[in-house]
Amino acid sequence: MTEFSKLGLSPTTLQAVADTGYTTATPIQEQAIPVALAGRDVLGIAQTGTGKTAAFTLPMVDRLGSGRARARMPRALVLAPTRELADQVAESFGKYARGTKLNWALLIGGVSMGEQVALLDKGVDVLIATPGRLLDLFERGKILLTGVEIMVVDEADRMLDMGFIPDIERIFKLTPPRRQTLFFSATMPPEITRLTQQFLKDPTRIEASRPAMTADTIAQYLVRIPSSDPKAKRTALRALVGREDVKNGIVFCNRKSEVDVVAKSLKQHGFDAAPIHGDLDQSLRTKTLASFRSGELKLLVASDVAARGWDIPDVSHVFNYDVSHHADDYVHRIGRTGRAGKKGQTFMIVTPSDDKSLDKVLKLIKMDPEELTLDIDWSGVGSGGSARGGRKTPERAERKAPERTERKAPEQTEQAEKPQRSRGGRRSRSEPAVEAAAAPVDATAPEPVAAAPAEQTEKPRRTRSRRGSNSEAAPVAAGVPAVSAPVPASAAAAPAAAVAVQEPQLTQAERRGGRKGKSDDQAPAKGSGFGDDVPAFLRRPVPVSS
DNA sequence: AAAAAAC
Repeated sequence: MTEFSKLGLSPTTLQAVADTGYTTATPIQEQAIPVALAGRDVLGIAQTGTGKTAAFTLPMVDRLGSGRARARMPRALVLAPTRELADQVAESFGKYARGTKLNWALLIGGVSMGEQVALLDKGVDVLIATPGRLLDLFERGKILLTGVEIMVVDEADRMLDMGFIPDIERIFKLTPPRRQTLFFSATMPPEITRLTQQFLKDPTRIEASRPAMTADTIAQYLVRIPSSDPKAKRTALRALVGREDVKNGIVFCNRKSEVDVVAKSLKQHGFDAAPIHGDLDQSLRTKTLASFRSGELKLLVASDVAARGWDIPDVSHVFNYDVSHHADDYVHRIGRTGRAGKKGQTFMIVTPSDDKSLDKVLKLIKMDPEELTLDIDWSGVGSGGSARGGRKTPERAERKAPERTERKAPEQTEQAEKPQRSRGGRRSRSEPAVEAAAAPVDATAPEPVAAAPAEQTEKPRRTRSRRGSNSEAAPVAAGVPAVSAPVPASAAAAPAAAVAVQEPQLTQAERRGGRKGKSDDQAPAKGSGFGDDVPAFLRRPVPVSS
């Protein structure tokens, strides 16, 4: 346990840390901050939840000191793979740069360029960006990167997955070679190693496993259903969500189209749910995420845009509507819960056609999640290979609730179906699964769910042919800490406490009001070109350097 | 099998 005060940070920065209420540094902060303060390069092998963001933000704030950026000449650059992650870094930066004259800008796609350009013209010390928008602005002559003193690459392996490596390489080459580089990746596939060898100078390598990924904090359950029919899956999902005492949960789907359909279906059945994925308008994405974070929205139905990195400290449930095709995505998905010392429940709906993906997941997590049985009458549903699923786990067959033979009239079932409350009490592994919902759910009933996309604004798909393939992604087992993987001694010593230090949370009012310290939802929206839909992070006032 | 990221 190391206090922040022992890491060499300046009094101003320490005060900002103290204001967030935290005193103890996480293992990665403890190791990275002194190295970064000394001006040396850092190669951090770490995931979200380890305190990574503060590990690079604090020394960056400290080293940049007071702001003196010239127009279009940023002094520091932070690159993140998704817009929400970039926004999260910006929030963190806003907290820690409090009390300095540093200013910053968030450069992401999906929002108007005008305000970003105006900020750049005034002179910005720190750019926090997604690669696409940054290069776009660069090509328009709005940014010069020759003054960059510190460059941060966050979630590099995810950038690889997303085909950003050529962009990252290009950005590296646009910055001066004497810059300091802080580079973070959860895994180290060969392509990432090559990149670090090319662009980092004698880096100090720091590793920190995900501290909270243990069976103690994340309970995993598996629900087998006999059909792969989407209607049957939605029925199972509703029964599952209904039986749990869900404070707030994320429902993961593999496809964006499925996200829309599932969200709409849940809404129609009385659940408080909203979709989020990359084809939705950015202002809606921002609004939806903010409302989920604040606790207004209960169920977030998401693509894997939400699987990694987002720091939502208090997610009680994760539902995998689809089994991830890539096992490491599963680990990231369930990692959205069980954070900051809280407990999380995770469920995975498995159909007969998911065998292959499930095998990969089970192999990676090195455990057998307990199987739950939903009280659903599947008779009349196409078997879809149920026999295969049954044969696979014969010893569990007797735990299934007896099949109901009586069937309700379809319309009656649909009307009557409402979210069921949990009966409380977690089953132990040795106990048979209890009957789930009070009322049986008829899987064969027609469902009033239109297959049409939800009413949200859909953006046309972008096509980017110049992107590389994903084929070079790391083998899943390479560096992704499995749930059961041993945790280094330093992390194991204080798992929950260490996590809590990471990225202290702003209250909703603070987030909205930024440094003004009070809510100003309406005021700054005027004349911004966003109507009333100004994303929260655009409302945050940017401190102007003297 | 997908998702994500610029106009």
